[in-house]
Amino acid sequence: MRFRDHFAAMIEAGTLAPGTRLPPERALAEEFSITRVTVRQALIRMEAEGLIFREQRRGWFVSPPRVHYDPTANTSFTESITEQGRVAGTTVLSKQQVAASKWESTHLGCAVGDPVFIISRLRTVDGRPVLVEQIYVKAERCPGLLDYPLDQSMTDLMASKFGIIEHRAQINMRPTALSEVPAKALGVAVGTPSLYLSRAILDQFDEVVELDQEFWRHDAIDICVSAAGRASG
Amino acid sequence: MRFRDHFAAMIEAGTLAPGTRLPPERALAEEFSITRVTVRQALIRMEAEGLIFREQRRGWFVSPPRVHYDPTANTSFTESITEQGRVAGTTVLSKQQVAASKWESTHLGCAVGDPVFIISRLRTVDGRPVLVEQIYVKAERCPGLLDYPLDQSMTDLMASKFGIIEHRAQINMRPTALSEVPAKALGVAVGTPSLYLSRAILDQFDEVVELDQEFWRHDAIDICVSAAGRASG
DNA sequence: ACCATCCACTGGTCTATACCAGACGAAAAG
DNA sequence: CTTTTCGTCTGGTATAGACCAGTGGATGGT
Repeated sequence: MRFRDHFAAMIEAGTLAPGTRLPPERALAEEFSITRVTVRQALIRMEAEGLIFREQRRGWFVSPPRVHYDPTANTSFTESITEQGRVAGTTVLSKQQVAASKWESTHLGCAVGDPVFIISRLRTVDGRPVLVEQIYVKAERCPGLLDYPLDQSMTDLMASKFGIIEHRAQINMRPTALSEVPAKALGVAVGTPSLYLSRAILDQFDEVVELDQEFWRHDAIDICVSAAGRASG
Repeated sequence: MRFRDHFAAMIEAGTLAPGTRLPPERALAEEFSITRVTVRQALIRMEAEGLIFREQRRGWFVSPPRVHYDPTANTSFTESITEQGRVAGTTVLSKQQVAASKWESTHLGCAVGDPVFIISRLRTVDGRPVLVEQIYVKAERCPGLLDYPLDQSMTDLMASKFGIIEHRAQINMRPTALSEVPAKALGVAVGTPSLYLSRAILDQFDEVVELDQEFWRHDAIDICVSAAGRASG
């Protein structure tokens, strides 16, 4: 598809600056003498490649550079983004107390029905939403947690107010596609590719003290982790 | 889209076993009284979600479970897959010596034009290709490397034959889409979502001794890493 | 000056159809 | 029995058009 190649070349060559808005699909179709369906296939492919992104019914834009993120590091999201010369933002979408379902009880290591806090937050970089996260903690361990300011580092809060210190974390990641709820929060189309990242934080007794689920825009993240020596590979 | 929901429910409920072939797109279109274009959108969406996958012009199939993979761990690909009760396979696609380009020289820490070995391998799980990898090493450090059997653990080989021991690794990951070459090797359509994983292996002098680039099927992998305690998050 | 309303424009979904290209199996040739 | 040929079935790409549903700016009322 020459259309895709044309645009991909322009973007990679830096002719089009990040954030630039592309012409409407109908205009592109006419300009290149192809169907809108075809334009769409090409755009979606470039989206999958991370070159461009869309905002719901607003248009297509050239993607900004990915942010580096080390899920194993000792820096918070905000710190990490700031170090990269960009502006981080956090919004609390919801906070609630629920009775643990089967899923929550097994992942948090508590009984079904136990009180659990669920905090949902949206995080932005340079004003653009890049991930939604859902934080699960056992309510008993953090009384009154929801009354503290929740748009800051959860780990700092847990440590200073409840004496909960992270000892180890088990991190899982996999590419997936966004379902309705996180898609709406990120302001993208349902089914958009994304990266699912979960982090189970354990204390020194190997008890789960916090469970994070993060849904990242697939084009926003570049995960960097450092590993100590291996014996074989 | 009720079509997508119908199938997604069937697959998640386990009604359709992994590896099961779906009816042809045309048959599905007729059965659900929708267009083939629409069927295709739904199928591609389910593919993005990791529920199903396709083989070039052969049909659509229900995805097998993801394999767990720890890029920071002390186990090789084969060991790790075997532990999960599945069968790993490795095929050498190509091996060659080239003069380092700009890209290779900067990533390997050598001069442009220096001799570099490039080994390309395909790795399978239960017979299904899950990743293609490209291994770059400085030729001077591993004389005759290409004459050794290359379908086994590279790190073992490097250690036993050339005394090269991994001290640290820098790993990067990001979701992307497959370009023509790796797509062909994996037997999937160009533009299919994938996970790009690169691993720079450093020795005790922080010199790069090996550079791996892995292109994973996005629906085949579940990355698991373990992190030692953090101070904030 | 502010706010509510409206409407044009955007992408999102869908119908209907056509032809191309590779995979694969059956039939024909050696 | 093996090899080659060939046709059928698969997905892959494309055209042409229609309507729906939020966004956001212009418009007009207060």
